[in-house]
Amino acid sequence: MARPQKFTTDQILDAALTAVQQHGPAATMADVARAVGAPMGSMYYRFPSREHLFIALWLRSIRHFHAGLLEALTIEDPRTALVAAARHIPRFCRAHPDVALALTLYRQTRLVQSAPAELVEEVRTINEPVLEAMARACTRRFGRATPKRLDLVRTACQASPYGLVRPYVGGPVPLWLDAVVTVSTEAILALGDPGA
Amino acid sequence: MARPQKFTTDQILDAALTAVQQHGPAATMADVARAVGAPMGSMYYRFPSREHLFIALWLRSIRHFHAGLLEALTIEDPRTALVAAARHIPRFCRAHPDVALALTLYRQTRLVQSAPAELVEEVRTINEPVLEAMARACTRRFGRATPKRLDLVRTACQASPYGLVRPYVGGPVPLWLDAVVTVSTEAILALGDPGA
DNA sequence: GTTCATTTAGAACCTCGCTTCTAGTTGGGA
DNA sequence: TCCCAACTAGAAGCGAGGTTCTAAATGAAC
Repeated sequence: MARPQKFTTDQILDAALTAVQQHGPAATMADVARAVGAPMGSMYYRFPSREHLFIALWLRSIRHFHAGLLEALTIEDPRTALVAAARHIPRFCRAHPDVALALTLYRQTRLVQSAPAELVEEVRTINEPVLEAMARACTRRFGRATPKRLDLVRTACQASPYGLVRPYVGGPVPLWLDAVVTVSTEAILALGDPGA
Repeated sequence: MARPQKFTTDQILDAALTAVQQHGPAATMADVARAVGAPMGSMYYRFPSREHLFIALWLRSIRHFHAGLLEALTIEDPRTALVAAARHIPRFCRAHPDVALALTLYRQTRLVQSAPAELVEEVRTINEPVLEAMARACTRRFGRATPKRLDLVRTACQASPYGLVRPYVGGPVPLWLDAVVTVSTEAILALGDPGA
């Protein structure tokens, strides 16, 4: 009945990725339209505003990024799992520099307050699968997941590795960084051991 | 001969700091003018453009931040010095959350390419004192400062600690983070030891 | 007291980019 | 073949914010 769409939503988001790579976080709707080869107005049939489009890109990038993180956390041995999760971060940024750059478009804490109403819920809960998987690994590793230990695990496996690759995000991520991430994560996790 | 200025340049930059705290990196010239209590036009007698003003704020914030870093690096014992430099980062962010937030306004690598001509030189060389101090500490610690080891020292004493506090920048920085920074920095530095 | 460069002061202007509007196109169903 | 909803297409509108303009005020030097 309806005319088929010339561009899929994913194609538009891919174009947004390109636009961000070329023009940084200030990429315009016109940049996205040019990258996908469609006119400005067409964008607004899929996304009610620029903000919707770029938040959608951010959410898709987060989910892409989380996939490997969640897979690493399914590893049985909790030490191996947590270090694998940490190492996934530089590897992902190396393999998908454009997606990694899109991750820096927003920060969840700010976005929860400023996002359009219909996206707030998704923004608010985007991290939950990973947090739950980390909590499970934390329990297996330390016997019990106190709030303090959970903070430590998140710091060891997310904040630290991400902080280490951040200077390189968007460009080539050196290989020696993986060893740095590993020893840092292990050292931080050791702080949670009962005897520490 | 001339009428004395009602607002010092530092007062304007302080106001810009406030504006960034309140409105984020998209703070406008009007926000700054309101914060200092001056009209829009007056801003342009000190700074030829918005970009000049905000880059000046960034540069001043970096220098403020570097002061403590350089002081830590004067410590004789290189191990102590490097860890002290690392620990300075969360402490600074805790003591000066607004300045820390201003540090996130730009990244040097991008800025070197996009800054107005008359600021490029200062942007390009802003890190040199710290880099030199780190190179000296690196030499004292490892006997010789190979490029690889220098990268490692920068990663251990800058990238890692900064990455660890980044999620908290702008708000309260938890005290337990200092211990995390310490063990992470020590673990990364250990990778540079001859036997490692 | 007069002079005058400098700064304040705020309104006007102008550019840029998001958004909306109107027209034209497409292609499946009746 | 005709219809019509969904989409493409690009131009026009509109607002926000950076920048500029003009006038007035200030206070040190003479």
